[in-house]
Amino acid sequence: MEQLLTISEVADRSGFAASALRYYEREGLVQATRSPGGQRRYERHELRRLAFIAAARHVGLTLDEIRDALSLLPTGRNPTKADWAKISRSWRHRLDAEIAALESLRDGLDGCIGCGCLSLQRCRLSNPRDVVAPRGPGAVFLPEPLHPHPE
Amino acid sequence: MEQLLTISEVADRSGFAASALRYYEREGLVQATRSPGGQRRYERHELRRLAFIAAARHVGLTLDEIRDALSLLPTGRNPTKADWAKISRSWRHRLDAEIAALESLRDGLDGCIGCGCLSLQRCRLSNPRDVVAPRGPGAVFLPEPLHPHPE
DNA sequence: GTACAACTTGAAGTTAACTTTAAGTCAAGG
DNA sequence: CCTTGACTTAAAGTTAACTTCAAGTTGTAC
Repeated sequence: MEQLLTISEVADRSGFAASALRYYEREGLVQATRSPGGQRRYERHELRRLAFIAAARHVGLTLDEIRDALSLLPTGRNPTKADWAKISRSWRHRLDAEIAALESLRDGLDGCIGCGCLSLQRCRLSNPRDVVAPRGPGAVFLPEPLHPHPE
Repeated sequence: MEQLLTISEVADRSGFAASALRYYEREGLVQATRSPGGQRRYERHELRRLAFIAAARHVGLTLDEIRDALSLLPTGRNPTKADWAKISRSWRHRLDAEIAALESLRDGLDGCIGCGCLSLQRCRLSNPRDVVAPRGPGAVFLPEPLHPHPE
């Protein structure tokens, strides 16, 4: 019993605008079959995909990153727990780093920044994982930012 | 003894491109005095401001938010520990929420998403702080996203 | 069978946060 | 003084992630 959803039903349930759903389809993040007249019809499991996209977008991951992650899921059959776990492994590192950076910023607001060390090289905030060491004076920042941050 | 820095010195030490520094000045995030010939000269404390901007940008805060936060600092005199603490109070809430969301996403990748509950309303990931309750079926997302996420 | 909302497409518009370009001006060494 | 690299501005270009628009088509309720 495959109950198909229209684009406005999916929009309501996922929280995304219909225009965003069409965009995501063009970008290959979600799929939809078509009615005889050519209108989009979504299978229910696309809602889970969209909830995942929303959560990932919310924390700042780009659509490119999300598409890459979703490509680890099987096409055709319904994703299993093991399939989602693959995505977990592919992101855990970055999420851990991002959480550490946020905690540093939060705690730094009471400590590190207050103490004035922000301009120093060894500060936890500007160099939270002691990855970058010898690069001249001044603040040195996180390698591989999770958020796009061109410089 | 006020040692003033040129734009390329500040660029090297802060990690920002010179074009970004000029942009930040137009946007009112940093200030610079001028040489007799009209070139920018930065005071050293601008480096701390820039380190703060970099850390905040890295975790996804917008320049508008950062400018608002920096406006809590005094103009003219050097910011004290108490001044930075004001910024801490203004952001703590959002940073806590963001950290919670990231942890939910990270942990959800091993648990919540794997179990398939992502499409359910009461899921921690789609509703991490039980703030939004009665809004129809389907996934409901975080109020006031930290990252810009138009919908 | 006829309204009318919901849907379709392609193309153009939007916003943030910069970067690039063009055409010139400043600063410092020799 | 002259050269050369660093600097200036204003304006236009860039990218991601969408939204809006225009013009037409579909689905359904009466």
